[in-house]
Amino acid sequence: MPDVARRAGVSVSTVSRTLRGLPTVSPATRRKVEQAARELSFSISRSASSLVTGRTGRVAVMVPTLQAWFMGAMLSGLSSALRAADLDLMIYDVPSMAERRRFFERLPARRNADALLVVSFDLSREERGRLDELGMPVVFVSQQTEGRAGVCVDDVEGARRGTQYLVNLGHRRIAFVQTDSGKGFAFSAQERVRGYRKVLAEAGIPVEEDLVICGGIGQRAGADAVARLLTTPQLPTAIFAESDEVAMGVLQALHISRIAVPGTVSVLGFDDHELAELFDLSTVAQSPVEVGRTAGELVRSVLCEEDADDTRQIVLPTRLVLRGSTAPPGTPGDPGGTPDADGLTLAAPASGERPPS
Amino acid sequence: MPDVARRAGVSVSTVSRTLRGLPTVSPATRRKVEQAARELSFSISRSASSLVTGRTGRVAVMVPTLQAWFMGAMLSGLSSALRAADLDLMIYDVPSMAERRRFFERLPARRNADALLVVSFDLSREERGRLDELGMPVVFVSQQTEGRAGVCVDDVEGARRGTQYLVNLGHRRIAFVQTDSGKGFAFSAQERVRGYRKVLAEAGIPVEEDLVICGGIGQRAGADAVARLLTTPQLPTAIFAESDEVAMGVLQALHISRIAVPGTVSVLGFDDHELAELFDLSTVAQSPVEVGRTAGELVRSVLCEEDADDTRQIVLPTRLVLRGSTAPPGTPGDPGGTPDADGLTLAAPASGERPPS
DNA sequence: ACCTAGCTTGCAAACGCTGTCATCGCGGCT
DNA sequence: AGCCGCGATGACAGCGTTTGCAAGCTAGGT
Repeated sequence: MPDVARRAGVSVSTVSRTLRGLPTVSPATRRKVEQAARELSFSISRSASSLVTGRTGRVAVMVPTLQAWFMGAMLSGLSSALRAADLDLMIYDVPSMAERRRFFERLPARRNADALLVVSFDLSREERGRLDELGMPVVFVSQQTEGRAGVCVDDVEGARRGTQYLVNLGHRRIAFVQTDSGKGFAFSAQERVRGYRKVLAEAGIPVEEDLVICGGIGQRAGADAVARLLTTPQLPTAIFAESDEVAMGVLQALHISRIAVPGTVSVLGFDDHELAELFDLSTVAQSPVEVGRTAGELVRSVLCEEDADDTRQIVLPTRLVLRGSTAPPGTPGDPGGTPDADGLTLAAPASGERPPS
Repeated sequence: MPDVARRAGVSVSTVSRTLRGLPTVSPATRRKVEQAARELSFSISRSASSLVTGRTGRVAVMVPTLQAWFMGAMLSGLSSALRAADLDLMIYDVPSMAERRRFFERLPARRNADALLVVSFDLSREERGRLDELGMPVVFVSQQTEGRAGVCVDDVEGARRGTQYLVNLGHRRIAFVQTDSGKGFAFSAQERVRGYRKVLAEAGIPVEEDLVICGGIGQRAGADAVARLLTTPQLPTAIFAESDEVAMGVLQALHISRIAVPGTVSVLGFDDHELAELFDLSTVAQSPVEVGRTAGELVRSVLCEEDADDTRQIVLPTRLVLRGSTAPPGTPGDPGGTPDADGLTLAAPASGERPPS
């Protein structure tokens, strides 16, 4: 910065003011400084400025994994919102319990970011306590926490609608398949079962616990669940999978056993994964990109607007996407006219359906 | 830090030394300081220390998208390697050309990270020049650049082996399907066509340019390509897709037209996407997690070992994964015994096949 | 001609840490 | 006893910014 000042023939203060866009710089000076900065391709040291301002210009996000469709899309939306606010994005990937302990013990984000986003963790009381001691704004994503700022999808309502849809189609024996996400992760799965149970209760359908299946991860959970269902006296007429990934596993397993979808069993997913269309899978759609974008904007408002409400909870809606994997129970053959009862009818893509990213 | 010093009854220098684990601190003092730090739950300001040491403890990575299977897995491996080296990860998502210009103009990573990883960009001469001016180590991922440190997968060799495999099965008319990744992205696609062309040349098979198809993005590219192929006088007997995602689009389109896979057309993918197994798709496997991990270690060595070779190029191998979507041309029905010729036979998952993450 | 207000600019003191140098005490050597 | 060396500690000068304060300049009013 002294170099730029020398080259522009002004003081460092003026350079600083110019570069930060303060209004107290004359147009002529501004031009000189900007040109000098460009010629030296100067870029400011955030370390130095944060030392004095106390703000780092960085936002940290803690995620349980990076290898998931949801995370990629969410981070994409988040990064775009943060970029607009001129904030950098730092990622703390905390894939295991050991890493997690380490994270909460050392709190590495402590003075290295202006805010922390916590995504899809089901935190213990102690962990939440540590975050409070952190002394920086924390925003929760994909998990609702009383009185804390957060953004999430309305999982309960989504699961409700999905279940209600199946009930309205005439289904009475509806299985719900969850992944065994393990201790402390994927909070939203629990919300989704809740929505499922609510609708059944309202409709006066007793919840058969044999039909609420939990186990395995990803597609495997779906396949395993079908295996389990096939060992019970009576197959359900519909399977609601916690996520599209699980639903794909379900479809795969049903296909292997030559069980017609939706002829014998309807399958409903949750997410609207980019491949759901390929599987012609009906699903409850959410938009993780939107979740990320919203979280980014919430962070910005918490950081920049002093009067911001630090405990705002934003709940994003879901919408039901109807495809070919669901039908009233006992529907024979394929309503579409193609004699394909193997549950993997692949429809031509309906264009223009994706949310803008 | 002065607070800690006061509480421990020592000077700030001693606190600094203790906290950095320097050996010139007596055990007694060390204990006192550590306890004081714990009681105040003190954590050091990297801004301040980087200001004097010149090192930020951060690595920046520039990616063209976050919504891709490859990126998620690569970043996962990268973050794990960086965590081991006690380096933080910063992400610059540069999804559009406008963002890209902005990135190269401002070089925001400039003094805010110790090194920059550039992933899957096909840079212009000017852009490369800007990176040189950057004055920090740059490591290229998924793109080979003469004389620059980099990690990538052996795309040419992978495509070679894949093509050779198809040739060895007896195929002579082999289509290659690429995505229209646009200017400046996804360098590896070009390498893959190169491998394909090489093998055909060596085998004395003339490359029919009608069979090298480029257009669309993701699965769409695959679907569009099939549509195009179906309008030519003679269908190829095999389709080699640039990526599994494209291959899934290909499978979908073939399925719609009721063209048997591998009966009429064999389909080979590239990547070993987590869903490839579900589609029973033969594919040339790469391990993006490994790519990321290796890149992370390369960065660490460049940063920490003074004698490190800054221009090391690491090329990771691929391996062919055989599943049910490929067979010799004209293979009737389904060799597995199930009368399923629709190209979407879903095999039971072969367990224990994934590379460790 | 003088005063004042308002706009620009420069000076210098932080910010929290690291690293160099000096200091101190202590044991072993001559 | 005196000297040397070494391990442990403290004092202090930066590192590159921001920011409050003071100073300079210009223009407009009296």
